[in-house]
Amino acid sequence: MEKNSEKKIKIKSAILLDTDYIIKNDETIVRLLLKAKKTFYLYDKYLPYFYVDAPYSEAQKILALKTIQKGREIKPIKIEQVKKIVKGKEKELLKVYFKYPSDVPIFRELIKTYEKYEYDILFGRRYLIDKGLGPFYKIKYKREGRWIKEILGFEEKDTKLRIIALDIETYNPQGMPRPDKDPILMISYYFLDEENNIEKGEVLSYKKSSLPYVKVFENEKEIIENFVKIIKELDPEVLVGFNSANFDIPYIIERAKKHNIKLDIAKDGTSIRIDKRGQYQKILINGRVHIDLYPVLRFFSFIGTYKLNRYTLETAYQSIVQESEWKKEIDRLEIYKIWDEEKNLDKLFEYSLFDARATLEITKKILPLEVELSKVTCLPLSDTIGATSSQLIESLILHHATKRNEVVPNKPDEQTARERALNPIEGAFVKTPNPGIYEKIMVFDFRGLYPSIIISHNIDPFTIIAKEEEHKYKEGEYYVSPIGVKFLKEPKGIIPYILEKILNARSELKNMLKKLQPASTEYKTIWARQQSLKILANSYYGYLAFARSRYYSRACAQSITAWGRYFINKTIEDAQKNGFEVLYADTDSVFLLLNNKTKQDALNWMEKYNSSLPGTMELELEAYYPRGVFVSKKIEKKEEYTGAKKKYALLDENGGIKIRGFELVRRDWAIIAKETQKKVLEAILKEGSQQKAIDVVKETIKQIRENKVPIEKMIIETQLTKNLEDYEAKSPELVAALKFNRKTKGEKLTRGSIIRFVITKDLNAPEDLFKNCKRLKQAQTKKSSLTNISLKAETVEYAKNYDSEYYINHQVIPAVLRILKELGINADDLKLGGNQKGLFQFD
DNA sequence: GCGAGCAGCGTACCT
DNA sequence: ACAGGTACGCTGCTCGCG
Repeated sequence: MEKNSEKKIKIKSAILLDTDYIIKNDETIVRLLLKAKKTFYLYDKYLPYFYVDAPYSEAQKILALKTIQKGREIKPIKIEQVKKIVKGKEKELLKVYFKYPSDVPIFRELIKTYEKYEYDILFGRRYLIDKGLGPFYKIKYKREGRWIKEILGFEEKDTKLRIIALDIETYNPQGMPRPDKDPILMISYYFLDEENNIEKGEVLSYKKSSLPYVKVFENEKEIIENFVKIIKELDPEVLVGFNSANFDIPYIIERAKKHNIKLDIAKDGTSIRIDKRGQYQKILINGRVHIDLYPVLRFFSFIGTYKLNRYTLETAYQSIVQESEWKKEIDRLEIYKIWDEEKNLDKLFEYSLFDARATLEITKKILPLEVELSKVTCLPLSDTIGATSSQLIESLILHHATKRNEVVPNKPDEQTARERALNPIEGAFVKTPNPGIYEKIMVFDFRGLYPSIIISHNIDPFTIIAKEEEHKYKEGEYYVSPIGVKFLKEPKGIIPYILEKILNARSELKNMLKKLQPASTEYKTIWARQQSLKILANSYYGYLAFARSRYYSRACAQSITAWGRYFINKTIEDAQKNGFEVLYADTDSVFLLLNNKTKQDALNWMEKYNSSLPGTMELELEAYYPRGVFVSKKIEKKEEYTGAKKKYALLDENGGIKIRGFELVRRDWAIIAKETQKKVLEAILKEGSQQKAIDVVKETIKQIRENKVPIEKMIIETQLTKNLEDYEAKSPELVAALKFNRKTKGEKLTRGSIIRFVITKDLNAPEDLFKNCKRLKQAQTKKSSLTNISLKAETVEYAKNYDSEYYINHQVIPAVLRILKELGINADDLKLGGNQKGLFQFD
């Protein structure tokens, strides 16, 4: 920590990394973690408060309220009257101040008759918001004592963070390592300090190796002690691991406790804390940011930034770092044997270091996005990691609301949230396509349909004109949504206000990108920033319709989707009026068939049509596709067919195929079925050859029947979204998971696991397999068990064979028939010799 | 007693 | 714990038939 220097007043600039508070001499002091050349703390006195919607005459009464908690009297220290905007209207509120942040939630309970606001804003963030500060903002401070004096604006310079990636290996004779008994065998790390051009990795262990990067110590105690030493020396701002919040860090904590080692790797010498609230456990290390890549990747996958089929270090590394290289010669369950037998020890060291390096490589890719999200939302980096979309949005709104002198609405109570969730809002329109094979398809879409609807119509919970106030406004002063909700044109609501800022900033950034070299650091930073703005813009509609949102508004959400449906239908009609055949439409896109018209005709129509649209709304060309296929689906309860929505394949001008919805893009179908479906699509779209498609399928069926297809291609992947006891149905994945958990010595499958299983020939499910599944319907007749597919499911680890007939009749044939049916082919044509069909010709 | 049909569960996809 | 719209496999129940 910087020492006091009372005489000199220095001015420096620094970057704000995190914030919290301490209590010193009976005062609450905000503590800011900053990084200039070094990382250090600054302090500022600040008082916690919240608002009460009560007249000033009540101030004395409130001031006199008190309660005793742990022998301490909790009461306000002062009250001010302030003018704020509450739900769109100006109002006088009481601002009630306290000595300690922890007083706020306690005192809040004492006020029952009046509405209270902003009582649940974390104190560190409260400070940042009120000072108009965000992480990575430049702060000029005079070091008069240690107190902050002045805060400047946004720091545009790229901030280099020192990152350490960690991975541990543990002794595991029982399969799962037991932290109370099984020692850590090695701690691997990979460290990056871009500013000083350092990137290095080491393995700390206590068995000999000739490998240069293995540092050999006497025992486990020494490696943990040296691990602590290394962290202190390298002094990283970021500690990262894969599943480290649940495994590596808690394990190190346990083992350190055992050896009486002080794990003081925090910047201020405090110990590591584990926050168990929320879905994912969080690791808190004062002064450093811990990142567990696992939940981070889940989040990015959820919002669509990176799509992963599985969440393992290996798949993440391969798909995010885009390296196919992977050292995977170690079976995790065998680690203790390798350690004991000392045969392939070097391989184990190598494997462990590689894991640390892979973790670092993934971090290099995703950290810029987290950093930019943090800058953009003004949420400290440590809180941005693992934040949900709603938390990101809320942070941004809080900052802007405070600047606009608005008080933010409260979160709903449990009951309200439940009611909202039970009452969904009508969504988008999807047109049923006619199944078939088509040529010359033009696809247009609205970029950011919902954001542009929100901005163009000033949609906000507090621009809505209440029924009883309608007489106050003239026509032309408001927009009327298709469901009849009226939105004032002025003043601008906070939601459209922020959204417009986001979109403007993003288009500026995109212009900047055009002038930059894609390989440059600046490009990557700007790209990450525009990407984080995109993530935010796309989340606003969801936030308005989110049951636990502070700004939930049924009327707004319903109006947005109603306008969405209105505009897409208007587009369809206008295209038809202009002589185009509309094949398909989903939410914000339309698929036109050119037939006798040209591409230029379609572009001309688009331009003309765009001039009729309000505000920033604009239809854009997505792409032209020479050929495409749409398929049919069975109408419920009937032996009839209709076009299937959200399932199509389009051949682009470069020979690439864009596939949506087909089994091919789903992880819960066997690779053999997906592979064959892909070949069929290619034969039909690229070559126009029906015969080739049939031949491919027949050959595949033959191979499966002869057991020539490797079992790896029979794997079906799916996620367990519930605890195993909570399932109400006996699905294949449940059976496979239950069987696996009985047999394995390693990590059990639980909620959230992605399970990989095979349908085998063997019907060997123990009688009491389901004994813990209390919600399951137990009636299980002997007869049905003979045809029961689920009971034959086994995870990859224990599957010894596969049921050829199942894979032929339930996987390959349904997948390919989906497409071939459009050509008049049925299952028998594929299974039997069938009648020879000629080449499918296109004109 | 049996098989077809159907409802409900469950998952993953599309925008 | 940001939304709704959609397809579809599997289980197990119901019901009609004989």
